[in-house]
Amino acid sequence: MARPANVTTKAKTKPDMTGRDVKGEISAYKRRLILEEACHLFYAQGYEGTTLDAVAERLNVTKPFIYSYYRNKAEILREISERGIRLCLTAFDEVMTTDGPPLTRLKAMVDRVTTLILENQEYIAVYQREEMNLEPDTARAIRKLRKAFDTRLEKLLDEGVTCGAFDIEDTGFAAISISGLMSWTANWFQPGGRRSPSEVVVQTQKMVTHMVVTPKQETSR
Amino acid sequence: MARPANVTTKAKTKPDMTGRDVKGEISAYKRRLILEEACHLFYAQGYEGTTLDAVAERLNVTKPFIYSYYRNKAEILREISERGIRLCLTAFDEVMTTDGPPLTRLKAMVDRVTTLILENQEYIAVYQREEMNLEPDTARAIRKLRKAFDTRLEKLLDEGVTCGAFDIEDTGFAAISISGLMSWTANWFQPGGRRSPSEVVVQTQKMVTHMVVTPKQETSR
DNA sequence: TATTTTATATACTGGTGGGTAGCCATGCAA
DNA sequence: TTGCATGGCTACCCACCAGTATATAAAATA
Repeated sequence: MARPANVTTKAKTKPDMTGRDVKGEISAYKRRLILEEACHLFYAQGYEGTTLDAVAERLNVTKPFIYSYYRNKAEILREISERGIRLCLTAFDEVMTTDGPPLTRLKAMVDRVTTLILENQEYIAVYQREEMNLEPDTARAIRKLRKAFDTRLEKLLDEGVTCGAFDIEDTGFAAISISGLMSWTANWFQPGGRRSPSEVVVQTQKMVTHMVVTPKQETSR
Repeated sequence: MARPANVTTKAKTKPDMTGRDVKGEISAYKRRLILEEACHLFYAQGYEGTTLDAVAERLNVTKPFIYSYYRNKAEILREISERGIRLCLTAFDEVMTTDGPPLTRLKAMVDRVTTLILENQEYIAVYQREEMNLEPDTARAIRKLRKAFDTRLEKLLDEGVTCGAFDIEDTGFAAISISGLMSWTANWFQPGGRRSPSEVVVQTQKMVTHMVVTPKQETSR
C-alpha cells in the first residue's frame, strides 16, 4: 500500500541524534528528482499538458512511485512555486543584511536575484504561468510571498528616495516594475541563445539603475 | 448536423454588393460573444480548467452551438491570442506613422499600447499564459508577431540612439525590457484596485522614459 | 399551407489521466 | 526459513470533457 506521503516532514525517525538520517536524505533526494523532472516537463508542455505517467516514465519509475512521495499533482506544483519565490526572497534578504548606500544594495540585489532567476528559470516560469492550478489556499500563500518581495523592494527604494539617491515618483510602482523586469527574463531567456546569463544580468542591472537613479547623480557608465 | 465552422471567412454569401451582409454580421457577433466569455473564463480559471460546457452555460446556450462557430477549443484560444498581439502591433504601427522626435513617438507608443493592454487585460494575460496550449504552428505564428513588435521597437530605439536622444547600450535588450514592462501590467493590474488605468499608463511612461533617456537631456518632470 | 433550410438542442461516445487497491520482490531479524 | 517491513509495480477504476450523431423547432421559401 502506498504510504501516506508524510515524507514532507523530514527526519521522521526517532531523534537518534548521533547518526545521520540516511533514510530521510534518500527520501528527500527522490523527492528532488521527481520535482526537477516534473518542473522540466511542466515548463515544456504546461502543467495540465503533463501527465504524471510521463514524469514517471522519464524517471524510469511508475506513477505510484510518485504518489508515495507527493500527495497529488498539485502538491508538486506547490513545491515548484514555493521554491521559485522562496529563493528570490531569501536572496533579497541576504543582500539587505549587507550595508552600503541604497544604490549599491539595489544593484547587488538585482545581480543576485536575476542570476537566481536565470539559474532557476524553469521553476520561475512555471510558477508564474501555472499559479491558477494551485489550490486556492496555496495560491494565496504564494501571492503573499510575492507581495512581500515587492514590499521589501519598495522599502529599499523609499530609503534611496529619502537620502536623495533615487528619483522616483511612485516607489510602489517602481518596485512592481523592477521585480517584473527581473521576472520577465524567465519568460524570454533561452539558454544557449544570443545572450549569456551574465550579459542578461548586467543589462538588467543597467536598466534598473536607469529607472531609479537621479540623472545628475548617475555614477559610472 | 453541425456545419463546418467556415464562418471565419466572413461574407460567405454571394457577392451581393448592394445590401449589408446581415447574416454575416450576426455570425460575427455571436463569435464575438463566445470569444469574450471564453476569454473571461480562461482568464479566471485557466484554459484547461475551463470546459466548453461552462462557456456555453454562461451564454445560456449549449456546446454544439459553440462548435458551429469554432472548429475546436484551440481555435478559440488562437483567436484570443491573435487579438491580443494584433491589437498591440497595429497600435504601434499607427503611432509610428506620426512624425516627431523618437522620444515623443516612444512616449506616444507607450501610452497607446499600455492603455490597450489594460483595456484588453484578459486577452493579453491569457495569451501570455496559455501560449503552450496553442497548436505548434499557431504558437510559432504568434511568437513571430510578438517578435515583430520587439523588432520594430528596437528600430525606434536605434533611431533615438543615432540622433542622440537615447542613451542605450543594447537596444535589443531595452526593447525586450520595455515591451516586457508593458505586458507585465496585464499580470498584476486589478481593475478597481489602488491604481487607475490612467495612473498605470502615466507611471509606465515615466519608467520607460527613465530607462532610455540620456540623463542631461531629460525634459519635463 | 407544404417544403426545404437553418439554427440550436439532446444525448451520446471514446479517450484520457488522476488517483488507488492490492500484489510482489528484496532485505533484515529472530 | 519464516515473518515482517520496506518500496515499488501491475492493473484497475472512474470522473471528466472534447467532440459528434441525431433530433427538433423555427424560419425561409415556394
